[in-house]
This record gives sequence, structure tokens and C-alpha cells, in this order.
Amino acid sequence: MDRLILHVDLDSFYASVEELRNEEIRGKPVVICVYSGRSEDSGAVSTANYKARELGIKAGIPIKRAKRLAKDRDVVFLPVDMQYYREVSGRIMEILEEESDTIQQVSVDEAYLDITGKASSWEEAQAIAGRIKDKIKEQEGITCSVGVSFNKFMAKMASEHQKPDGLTVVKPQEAKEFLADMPVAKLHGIGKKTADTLNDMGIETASDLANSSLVNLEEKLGKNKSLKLYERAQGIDDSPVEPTTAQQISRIGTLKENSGETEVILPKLKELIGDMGGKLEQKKALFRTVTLIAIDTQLKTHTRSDTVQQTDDIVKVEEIIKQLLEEFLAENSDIVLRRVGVRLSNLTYRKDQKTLSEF
DNA sequence: CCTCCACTCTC
DNA sequence: CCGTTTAGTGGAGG
Repeated sequence: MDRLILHVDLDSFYASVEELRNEEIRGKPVVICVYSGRSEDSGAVSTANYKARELGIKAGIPIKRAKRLAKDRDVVFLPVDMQYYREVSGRIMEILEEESDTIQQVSVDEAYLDITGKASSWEEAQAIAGRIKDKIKEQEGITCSVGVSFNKFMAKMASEHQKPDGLTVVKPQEAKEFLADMPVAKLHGIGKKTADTLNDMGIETASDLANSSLVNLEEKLGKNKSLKLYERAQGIDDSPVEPTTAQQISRIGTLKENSGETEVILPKLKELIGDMGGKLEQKKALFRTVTLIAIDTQLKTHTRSDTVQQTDDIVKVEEIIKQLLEEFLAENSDIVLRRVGVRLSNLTYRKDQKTLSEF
């Protein structure tokens, strides 16, 4: 018995939401930015709507470059307003819940739905996908792209196939052809590094990957990753749609100026820790591991961590981070930091959603 | 089997 | 002269 899985992707979500609440900017190129605060226009683009993408502006590029690409055109630049996006997203997720057995939200603008119990044919599944698109358009005024398929990976690949405002169905018997000539870099889970490695092995497309030797892959990519990619290239993915509780919470920020001194860096870390405290409380989470994240001026990431007795005491985090920072700086007197962060992991939940595997 | 850490990926 | 967040993997070491 096959499953019926949907992947719903809200189209350039942040930009769409901004266009919706401000008619002045509707129809214009809109760019949503994360300003780092260290200088005017330092930071990166988070989302660009399709009008802006026509100009070559896209997620990840520096704001400065985006502004150069915009030249003297009428392009709207706005800062991210996550609180508001989360609010809109929450209402949309309610719509998705109505239409599915199980939902797995992967970010504010993306979710997997298992609708196996709600539809008994591909026609019905497609109808549900269409209804979801209509409801979101009607209630919230934004478009989305939906992939309908028989597992999460294929649903994701299907939703990517046509956007914005797409609806793509890929049935089991169509999967092979759908993937066949796709460059490996297009497969979800394969980034630049892995694509380069595969290309070096003479593997260019999904079918190359599907027909390659697993043993060969394992030499270059390791056992687990190889098997996963090898299966995906064949359209195989048995992972369930399941709501997840966070395994870790982290905050990263950019220092006002590069520094290698505790007195400069620690206040920033305390600021991040303070922000994390609220999140921890809201989630009713306890942590065991505290990690200092240090990104140097070469953009190389270093981490130092410490695992302690389970607690939710945020003051403990400050103490541990101070310790880790001093150790790190002492060991690396030559390194100058650009960004720093804190991560809490080894989480368990007090309201007992996930705990009790121990003892 | 656990911990630490670098690395890869995603949005 | 470039952000933030999360999950996963593998190797080294204990």
C-alpha cells in the first residue's frame, strides 16, 4: 500500500506577506533582508520575490550586492519581521492540519502532509492539493507550490518542479523518468560539496547515481549518506511524516566589530543567551549540552562544548559559555572572531512529550 | 556507548 | 568582504 504525501511550499513567503500588508509595494521587486548591524547595508538577503529574482537578486547574496543589482530601479528592501510571518504561517498551518492525517512543519513556510487516510486515489490526492491551494489563496491571499507523491523526498522534488503557484503530481510509475536526467545537485539533500564529489566520480544525473556502485559511493561519502542518496536517486524514501520536537536551540549573531577579546565578545553572547531563555521556557525544555559557536574572520566555524547535568537554568549557560570562550581564546590567541553563537542540545521536555526513554 | 568537534546541508 | 537555524554524519578519543 503506497502512501499519499504532499509537500507544501509557500511561494517567496516573507516577500508575499509583506506585499500583502502593504499595497504600496505590490507588484514591485521586493527583497527581505537580514541586517547584521555592523554597518549600513551589511547583511544578507533572506528572500526575494520573483520580480526581484529577474534582476538576479536571490536569497543568500549580500545586501550590498543586491542593491548594486537593483541600480536605480524601484526595488523595495525590507527587514525580516519573523514575528508577523510566524503569525500568518500559524493560520496557514491550521488549514493544512484540517486537510491531513499528520503534518510535519519543517519551517515557517514549508510542511509535509500525510493524506493517506484522507484520499484513496491519486485523483483525490490531487483534489486535496488543489483545495489547499485555494483555501490558502482565499484566506491569506498567498500562493503556494504543492508536490503530490508517494514519499517525502518525491513530494519535495515535485513541489520544486513548478513554482510559483504550482501543483505537480508524481506517481510511482512516473518517478524514474521524472528524476532520470536531473543533475545530482538538484536532488534535495545534495549540496555543492557532495555534487562536486559525485561529479568527480563521473556521476552527473540522478540515473547515474541510481546506477552507480554503492561500495564506490561509500568510499567517498560514508555509509549512511551513500545509502540515503543511492535510494533517493531511485525515488525511495521510507521516512515517515511525523511532527518533530526541536533537538536543539541556537542563536548566532554578528559582532559589531571583529574581536579576540572576552570583554567584547561576552556581552554579545549574553544577549543571545537572554533571547534563548524565553524560547527554552516556552518549549518547556531542559538541556544537557552547551556549545560555543565561534566564526572567525575567515568565516571558518569552530565549536567548543560542555555536557552537564540536565537543567533549564539559563544562568548556568552564561557560566559555561564564559568558561568555553576563555578556553577557546586562550588556545587560539591568533584567531579573531567575526560572529559568535550559543547552542543548547541534548534536549528533553518537561511536559513529557519525548522524554522517559531514560531510566 | 558517550562526548567532542568539524563538516555538510537547508531555508 | 556574507545571515540564521536545524539536523545529521563521521572520526577521534574516552
